[in-house]
Amino acid sequence: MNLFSEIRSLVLDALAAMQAEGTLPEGLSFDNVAVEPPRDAAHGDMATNAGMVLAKPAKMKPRDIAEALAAKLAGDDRITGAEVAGPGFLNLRLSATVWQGVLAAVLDQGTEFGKSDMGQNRKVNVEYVSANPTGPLHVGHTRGAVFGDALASLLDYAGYDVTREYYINDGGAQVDVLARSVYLRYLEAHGQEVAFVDGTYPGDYLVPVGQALKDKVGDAYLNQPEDVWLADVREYATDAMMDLIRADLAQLGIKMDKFFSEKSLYGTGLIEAALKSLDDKGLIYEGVLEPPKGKKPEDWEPREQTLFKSTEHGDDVDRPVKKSDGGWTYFAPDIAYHYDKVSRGFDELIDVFGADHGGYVKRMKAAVSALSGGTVPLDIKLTQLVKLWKDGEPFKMSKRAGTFITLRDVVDQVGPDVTRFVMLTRKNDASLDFDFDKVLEQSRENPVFYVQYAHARVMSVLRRAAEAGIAADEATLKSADLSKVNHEAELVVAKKLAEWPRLVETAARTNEPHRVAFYLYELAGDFHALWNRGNELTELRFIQDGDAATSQAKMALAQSVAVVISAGLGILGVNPAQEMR
RNA sequence: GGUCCAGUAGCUCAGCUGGAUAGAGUGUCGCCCUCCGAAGGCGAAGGCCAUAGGUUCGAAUCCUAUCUGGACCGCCA
Repeated sequence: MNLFSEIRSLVLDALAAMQAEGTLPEGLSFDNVAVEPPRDAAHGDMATNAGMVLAKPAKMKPRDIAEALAAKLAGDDRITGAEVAGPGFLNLRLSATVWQGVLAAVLDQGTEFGKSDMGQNRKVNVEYVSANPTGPLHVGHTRGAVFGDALASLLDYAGYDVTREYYINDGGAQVDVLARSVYLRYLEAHGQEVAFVDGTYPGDYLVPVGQALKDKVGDAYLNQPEDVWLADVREYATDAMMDLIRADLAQLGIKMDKFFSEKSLYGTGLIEAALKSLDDKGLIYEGVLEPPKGKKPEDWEPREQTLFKSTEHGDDVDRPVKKSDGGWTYFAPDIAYHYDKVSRGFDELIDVFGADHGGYVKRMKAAVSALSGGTVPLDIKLTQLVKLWKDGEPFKMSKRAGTFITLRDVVDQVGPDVTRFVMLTRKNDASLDFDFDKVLEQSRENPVFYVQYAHARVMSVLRRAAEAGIAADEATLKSADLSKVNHEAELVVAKKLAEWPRLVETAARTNEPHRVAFYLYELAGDFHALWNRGNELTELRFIQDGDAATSQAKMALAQSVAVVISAGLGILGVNPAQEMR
């Protein structure tokens, strides 16, 4: 149930009726007619811009249209006030019954309240994390992981058919580096002294992998040339790394629907097929690229390569798909991978990348545009850097990995719920400060705490009611007499709840899950404010001694808040707190 | 040289497919808080929305240019 679209259709009906009467000319488009909450609550509950939007095409004055519309709407018993204001806004006031109806809907639908069908079950693929299988996930990956996962949940909630996917970069030279590094650990496990030169991964996390390799193959690879063991160790090591990464993701409660291996694109004709598809469109040619302007690489020299004419699809320069030695560039399997996604019938694609892949956006969009003939939109969301702070200073060292802070370093310290919520308290394209001390602070400054505290307070009220002998179970609250929830301070909260379905649609349309986090903070703020007013105005307290009916009505409001917080936290992947400790 | 992102209150940041007097937290100042629901509450001050043009009935939001900061820029993934 979305109250805003309900009122909007009420407005549209009225406009149509005005046309039928001749008050408005025929042939107007109502597409731009919006019904929104005004910024200033003094302006009423909802405002429509119909007068201003229609003034020009109707050749009428905005305020005249608004006046006529007001007269039409006044007949509806949900509308208690309709006044023209400003340049031609029509401000509407809704009856308390409407807001009480919102509470009833929340209690009736539970966390389904706010679900939308805007997705129309369209198939959308969200690719995220996709970290190289060469080590544990670090903080940067963590942000992408949380963002992508929340986005996927959000789209699911908004009615899309979502697939969560991870692209394993197991085809490139970095996997050879991994294999050699593991081989060194293998030698180490056999008691040999080894040196980690440049171009190998020195992290401790490979020690157990080397040991396990020894347990598996014994001394079979000792004193053997690389071509004997490399292929096998590659396979063994990437499997081990993916186990590690899966475990890291599991710590955050993230479960992928599909892991797609880059390696599976080689030798199977998939890359060739993808490029042929582009070639058939005349988008592949042999050529030489201009050198990059500005700072020129020292060793730059012109080379003939196989190029993709990405400029035809919005890119700035054409991109090489084959190296001068004839091997594929990294871009080639990426094209093939997205070709595969398009072939699997997705209606929309979303890639979540780290900010360092920003230079990749245009060519990837160009590729998908070319491959799908412009029918499949690709949205690429970049997550900016995370800066870690501890004791007021930048926090950079990791004991575990040696060089970077891992996902585990973070989750072990603050837990998965805090990690996830905090990572979503900034929009994805702004960098984020993660302060280990602040995220655990119990104050209004800390949104995680503040939202959790609101939920815990509701739970606490329900528990105390039960102790006081007032039934507060779900069925009782559902049948409570909601007309007793009529104080302005209480209706403010109900109005906030009414915005939830609309917020879900906005957040889903823009692919911005952080909006959910901010909304929950606002909702929690409104709830806490109501709670605090109970200090002075005892009639606003949720439990009214000796008056079960009123208590139950007020608790129904509290319960509604808890339900929407649960739904929102569910999208963010955070568990609501039953009590604070 | 180019591409992308950011620039909003002292600080950290929101700002809903363009809407009315631009919001929140924090900080500052004032008041309240021995108890009845205070891991606080109420109120005030604080803004040329980086700058200059443009589009529009209307711009923080869209377009153009400029400035500042960050990321990236053929064989690495």
